[in-house]
Amino acid sequence: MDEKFLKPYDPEATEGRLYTAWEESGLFNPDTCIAEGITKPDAEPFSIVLPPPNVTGRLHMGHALMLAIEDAVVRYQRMQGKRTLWLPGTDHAAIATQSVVEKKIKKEEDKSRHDLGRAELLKRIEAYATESHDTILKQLKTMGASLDWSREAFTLDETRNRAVRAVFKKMYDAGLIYRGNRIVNWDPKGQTTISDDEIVYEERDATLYTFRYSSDFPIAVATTRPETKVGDVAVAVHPDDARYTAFVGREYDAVFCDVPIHIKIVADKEVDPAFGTGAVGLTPAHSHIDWEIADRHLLSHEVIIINEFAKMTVPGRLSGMKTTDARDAVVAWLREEGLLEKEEAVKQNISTAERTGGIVEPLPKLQWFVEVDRPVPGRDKTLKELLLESVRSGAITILPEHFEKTYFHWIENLRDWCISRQIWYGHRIPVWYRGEEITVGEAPSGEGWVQDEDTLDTWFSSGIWTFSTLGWPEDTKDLQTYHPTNLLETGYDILFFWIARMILMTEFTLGTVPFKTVYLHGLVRDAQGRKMSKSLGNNMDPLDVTAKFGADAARMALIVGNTPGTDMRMSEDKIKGYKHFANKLWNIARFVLENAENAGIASEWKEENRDKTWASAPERADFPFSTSERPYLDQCDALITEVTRDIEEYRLYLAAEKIYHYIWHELADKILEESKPILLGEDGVARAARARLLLILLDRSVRLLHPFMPFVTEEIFQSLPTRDAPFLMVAHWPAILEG
RNA sequence: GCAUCCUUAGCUCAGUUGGUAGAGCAACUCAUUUACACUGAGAAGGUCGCAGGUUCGAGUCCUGCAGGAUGCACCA
Repeated sequence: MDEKFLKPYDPEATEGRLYTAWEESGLFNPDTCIAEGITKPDAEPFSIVLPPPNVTGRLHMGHALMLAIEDAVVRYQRMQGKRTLWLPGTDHAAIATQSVVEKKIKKEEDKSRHDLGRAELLKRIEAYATESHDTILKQLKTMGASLDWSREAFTLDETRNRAVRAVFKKMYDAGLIYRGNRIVNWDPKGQTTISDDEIVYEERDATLYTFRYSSDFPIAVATTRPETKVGDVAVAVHPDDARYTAFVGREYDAVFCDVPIHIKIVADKEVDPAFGTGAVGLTPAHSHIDWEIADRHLLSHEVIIINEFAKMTVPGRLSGMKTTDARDAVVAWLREEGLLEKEEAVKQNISTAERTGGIVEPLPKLQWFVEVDRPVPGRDKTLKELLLESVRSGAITILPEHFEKTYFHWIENLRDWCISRQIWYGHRIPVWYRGEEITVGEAPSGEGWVQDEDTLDTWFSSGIWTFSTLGWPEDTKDLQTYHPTNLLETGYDILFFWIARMILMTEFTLGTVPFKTVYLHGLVRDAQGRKMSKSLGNNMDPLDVTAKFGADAARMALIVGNTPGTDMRMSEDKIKGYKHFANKLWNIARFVLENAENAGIASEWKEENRDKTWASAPERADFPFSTSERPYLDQCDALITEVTRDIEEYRLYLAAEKIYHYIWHELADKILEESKPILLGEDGVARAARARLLLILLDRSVRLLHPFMPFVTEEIFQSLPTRDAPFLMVAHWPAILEG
């Protein structure tokens, strides 16, 4: 028996060494598996593309959970003999990365991006991204992720750049990308547009002011933003509101706080007669809903009164004021004029930008959009309909299932997607202008062309991730083999950001779904159920955890009892329990191997297996068992059947728990204990038979457990006489054996 | 406002199609040169949020209510 079993299992001394051995074998790459005769060339493919971590820092426990789940599935499928590809990569995460680096520069050098200039800022961001990328890779490897590094991708590398330009052109040519002057969410702090999904609502106290535009104006209106009223062009009332029907269609002029305004009374069913006075002052340029109502009544969008810096652009006393100051000034003026009729305290949800915390100002801007309600050429359906259909038809299954409802609900509220951003880090919009001329896709030759200054929303490149990583727009062998991917596994918090957009982009570009199954995991919370965050100081660093307890223990703790879509609580105690489990298994191996040697079984088995290949596992019929041993084999068979089905149906939390329970409380507590008298007995035949049984049960146990605890199982497998492959990682999954 | 989820042992959570309530942790009793103290054996602990309904039978299906969480929208 190997001397290593005489000491307790030491993950720290084992895990790094094994990962290097796996990596050097090249067997993370399915092509190598085929070349070495481990996988059949025509085996069924199985693929997962890693959700690319942002190069904004380091991985957290949520990433560790993602890796634990994906690696378990990938290792299982690989052991099933499939051509298994798990493709790694990282995400440039445009706005997130740029704002991290900008903050850093501001803090350390007190400089803004404009002080540095576009080229210098990009250089700084790239340096930061590289450093962050290296840290992330180290973390991925520490967790034991069996990723094929030969195919590593980055959302902003040359291959992905080309794919982004090609998709943009294809969508533009299809008439689904347009440039338009539309009201967008403008973040004055970050100086960029943001998408609807990047808005975070915060509840604040506000005052609802009721007033008239002038003393002879017939209707009072209510607002929490009096400063915007200098931009009003109309007052809308409900068509059935008897108080106001007489005024509908009339127009009035007034001078409001030094600004001349022209107001038309319109009737629109969107207006809630019960709110405020039942009459809404419409400010089309600075409110989404007003813009839409104005559209219906052919009112002007042109009255712009707030600029990109959230300052007033009107003449008179408000000129140049910040909106917040202007609010006070308008209220003061209303009081002076005796126009203010009522003030009441209300709770208000205010829109803030997720990244900068800036208060979002709706502004009309010339931006690029993806249109979701226009039929896709050749498909006879809109992007929105394709989004619904791909899930409704069952082509994509979302786990847990109830998230499908959430998904549908989101799509029903989906508006055109603003894809241009006024930041510098990211994919520059592939559009060139020369006077009235425009070129889309690739840079044109000739003088005088100027490229669009803006960059694309980072989710535009993330949306094509499943196929850009496989070499599209080239029709590569990888693309043919591994797309659509089998599984997309990620946190439920990016269902809309990412998953929906991948479906949209893939349906448009390839006319297929990007993946067949979506597995959504929950948040990893601390032991008290709080979110992990820097400010609370309750973050767990996966590197610290693995250093202390081993990656196997961390992975197992993340998987057992953690159902998809549900948040989980994590604590060091939980992880410690699975470190103990690794040691338990280690000692089972020690006991079994010791007795196999004593009974003279080990060498006999090695003889038997010398010429075995991947495809021929040790079979029950090969070895003599007494009838008293059959029930143990049947019990193990039942476990294999259940665990296999659980993994196939993505019930990893059950599979892992069942294996754990079997190994500790059946194999160790019962079977080993019951075997002691036989192994110490006089009957040599019985002793040998029992030693063989234990060896088979151990062999099967490490195979079953390998997807969840890859290191300790591999380390034991390397010392097993039943070893029939260079690594457990590429050994066969235990099958139910006849006989 | 619209939608979704949750409520099961002291704690954290399972419970796949309806068929005698489960695990881990904690706590309790006992054992102790044992493959393993990173241990073993044992016992204890639950009107499955509340009220109805369907059924031979409901933790599971339906309706209502209460409490908690989340997402989306709106906030003129």
